[in-house]
Amino acid sequence: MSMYTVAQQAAIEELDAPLQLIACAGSGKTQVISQRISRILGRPDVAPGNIVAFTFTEKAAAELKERIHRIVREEHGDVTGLAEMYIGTMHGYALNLLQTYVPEAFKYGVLTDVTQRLLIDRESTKSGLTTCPTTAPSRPTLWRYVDSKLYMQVLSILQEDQVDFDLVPEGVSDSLQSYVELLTRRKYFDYTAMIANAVAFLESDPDDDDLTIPERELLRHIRTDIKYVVVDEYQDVNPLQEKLIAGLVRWGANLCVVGDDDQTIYQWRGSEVSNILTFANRHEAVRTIELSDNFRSSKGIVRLGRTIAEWLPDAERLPKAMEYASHQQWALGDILALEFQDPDAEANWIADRIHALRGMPFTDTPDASPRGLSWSDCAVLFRTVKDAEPLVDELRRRGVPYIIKGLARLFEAPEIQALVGMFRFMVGEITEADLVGFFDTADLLADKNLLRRGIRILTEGANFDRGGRWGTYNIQRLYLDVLEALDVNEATIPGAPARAELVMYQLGKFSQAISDFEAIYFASDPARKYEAFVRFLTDERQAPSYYEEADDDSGYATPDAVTITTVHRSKGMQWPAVFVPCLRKNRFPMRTMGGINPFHVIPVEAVPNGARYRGGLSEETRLFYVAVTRAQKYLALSWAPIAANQQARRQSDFFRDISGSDWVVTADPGLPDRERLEPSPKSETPAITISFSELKYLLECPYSFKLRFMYGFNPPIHEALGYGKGLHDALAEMHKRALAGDLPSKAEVVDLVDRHLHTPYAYPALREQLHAAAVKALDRYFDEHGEDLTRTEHSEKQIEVVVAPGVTIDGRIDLIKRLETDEIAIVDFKSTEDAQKTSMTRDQLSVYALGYEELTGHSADRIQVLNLDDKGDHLNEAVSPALLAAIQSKIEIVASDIRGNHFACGHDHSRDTAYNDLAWLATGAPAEA
DNA sequence: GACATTCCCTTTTTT
DNA sequence: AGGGAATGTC
Repeated sequence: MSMYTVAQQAAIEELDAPLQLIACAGSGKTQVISQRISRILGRPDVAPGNIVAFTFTEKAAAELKERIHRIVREEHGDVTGLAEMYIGTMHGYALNLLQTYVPEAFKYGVLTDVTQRLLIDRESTKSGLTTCPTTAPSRPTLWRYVDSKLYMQVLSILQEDQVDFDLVPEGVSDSLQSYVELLTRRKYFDYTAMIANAVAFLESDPDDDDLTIPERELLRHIRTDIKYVVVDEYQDVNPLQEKLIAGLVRWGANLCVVGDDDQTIYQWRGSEVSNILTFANRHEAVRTIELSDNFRSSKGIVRLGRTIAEWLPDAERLPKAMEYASHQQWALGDILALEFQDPDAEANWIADRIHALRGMPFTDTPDASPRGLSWSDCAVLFRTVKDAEPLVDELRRRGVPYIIKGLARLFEAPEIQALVGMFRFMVGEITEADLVGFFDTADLLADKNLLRRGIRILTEGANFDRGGRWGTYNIQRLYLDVLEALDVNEATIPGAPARAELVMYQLGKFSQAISDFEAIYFASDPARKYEAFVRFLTDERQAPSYYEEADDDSGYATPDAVTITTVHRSKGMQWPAVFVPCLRKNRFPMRTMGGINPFHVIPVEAVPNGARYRGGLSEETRLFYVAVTRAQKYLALSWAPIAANQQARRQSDFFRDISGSDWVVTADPGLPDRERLEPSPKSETPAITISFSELKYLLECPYSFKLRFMYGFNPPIHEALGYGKGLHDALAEMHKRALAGDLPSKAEVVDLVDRHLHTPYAYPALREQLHAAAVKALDRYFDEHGEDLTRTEHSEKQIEVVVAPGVTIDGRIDLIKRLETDEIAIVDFKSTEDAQKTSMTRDQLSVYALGYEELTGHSADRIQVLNLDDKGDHLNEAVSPALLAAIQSKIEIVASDIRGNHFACGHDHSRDTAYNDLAWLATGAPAEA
């Protein structure tokens, strides 16, 4: 059992007062939160469903979940029902809440950054973009394409901050209103809308007579079920998110917030430090506990970090003093502040140092034996990763493995340029000879003569007068057809297997870019659609600035490679050795930017503390604090002038100030001459969550899983998309109402379909046809199973199966009902008319059975697949221990294959063309080992 | 020292 | 692109 400090123990035991944990870097807060939650679970009358824990990223959620599982398993010996506890992002929670209590919410699609931007530009007037006035001299209103990113920022400030709308120009409010109307009309949630809608419900008055039944039900749920709320990274909460939290605890649920005001680095997207600074004033009888012991870093690092934090004005931070509590020894020469002649010399030294650190003995925990440091123990943190070029060149030259995070330069790759060239050729922007040239450079083809076949397809595709519905001018379809004609797949790509794999990532990401574009532009006039697509691909502000360089870091395993990333992305992580180069003036601290900004649209006075969005010295100081405190032992801060750049010739003030510290040395004494061990990377396996749809591919053909979820290939959009989902959502509402005692009747079928069926890509005739088919299917369901509605036990039941340490499977069971035979059946619906959803397999259903058992502690009796079509086949099987054991071991194998990046597939893909759009690509699967 | 001209341009999560 | 910083000019 691990030992806790007095402060940690106090935090773990404080379950009743509003609790504020000030957790400095490396203070073991995840462990403390997990332990505290385990303790809450041990209380009488507390069920897992009473607890809600928020993190900022899915990754952090997966880690927290894993930690809690481990502790609960150790302490209570049983994790039954843990899936009922919400651990995840606020966005996920809000969406869940809406989907559970507002039936129509199911049909809403979620816009990502890219698709939101595409929508705003495509509907540039209706989105309010080009009607939005500005005070910038250069623009009376915002411009299409040029300012859409800025407009997105404006929209999020208007909706997520405490804006005084009396001070906002009318034209701006009108723009916001048209945008919101556009989203509703097109049935989309953007990231703001999810939370804003949930907040609107949470803030409603329970005594309001106008509330609908679901709204009442939602408030009742919050009031009676939510008893403990935990918010991690509280310093990064923005005003709207703070409202969500307030809404959850308004009836007295216990609130625990955990954060470090010194690590507020996302204020430019709305994080409001005052949330944490004034927490104690805003809640009654707050208990504040400072977790100031740093278990991560050596004394030198801790002291240096503290010095940096103390540069901040007192008024901007909570008083605290980080103390070193680690077993990590500091030695003179561990922390360096070095100046170099030029960036190449700097890069060269970093590469040397990384080499020299290899095999250096290092002890991860007090009781562990030393191991030799390896590549993955080193990280290079940049203020902007665009500065990494000299280092990347150097590492590549030396053959040092590295992964870069945060560099959007996928479109610079010659392979991608060749793909972009195909579409530029189609719209007549380049000639056939140009295209041939691009393909020559890209080296994608095993047989260059095949390019002619590809060009023929492109030429035919570019005939936009060939008739047919607009939907048939499908970009994704064309792309996959061309790859097939060119005979491009993993088996045929020239070069070593590692190169083929990387190229597959690029081809997959391009497929993702097509999906993003086509999600918004599917039904546009073909000629204009292809032109808009080319603009999307070639405009530096659009696709080229969104898609990151392809790499093989899937998130399922940690490769033994040097990490190159931004300080922002390094938050929450640690490495034995950290490098922070490029400490130049104007770069770190970053100079504030000129040009048009959100405050040319929204008056600064209208936004409380609006200045934070623009950033300043304090923000940069906090960022520097984060960078330094990532290091466990070795830290090298450095800079070099760039002669050619006027503004990059001087050192950063940060560098100058740090150089004077007693813990720092300004000349490299070299590493101590100690005996090196065999380098052995820390085998840290990230916690992963596999969704149910992903699992299907893993079980059937691991290589198709890799194609879809790792490389990123997407099948073409089908015009009937949304049919299966609409049916499913209508059924979900029926069952939920049945559970609430509000039995739906057959007379409501048309109404149900009207409300749930959303087929955004269907042409009018198809839409009618799908509508009729849905009505027929529901009618049939009423005829055949209407009686069963009263025997509904659960609808849309969230399940979660931990199949191996750190591997969780997530899913929702359509229906759990009690049969006439009094058995419990797990039911999944199926419709053969549904273009997207392929049949639910027996294996998948067995996983549901596992999940049901983990959730309730009881075994289900049957698994059923219920076909909604008249001539459909059904599946109806008994659940046996043998069935469960079989699936359990099957999943364990699959999970270990993911970890080992082993996605082979033996079956013959050349035969499944008829239903698998990616069949051709799958024929390139490496053979089973 | 005061003013004019030239140079340069970020960070990113959320189903 | 507009504004801050560096450099140029008197």
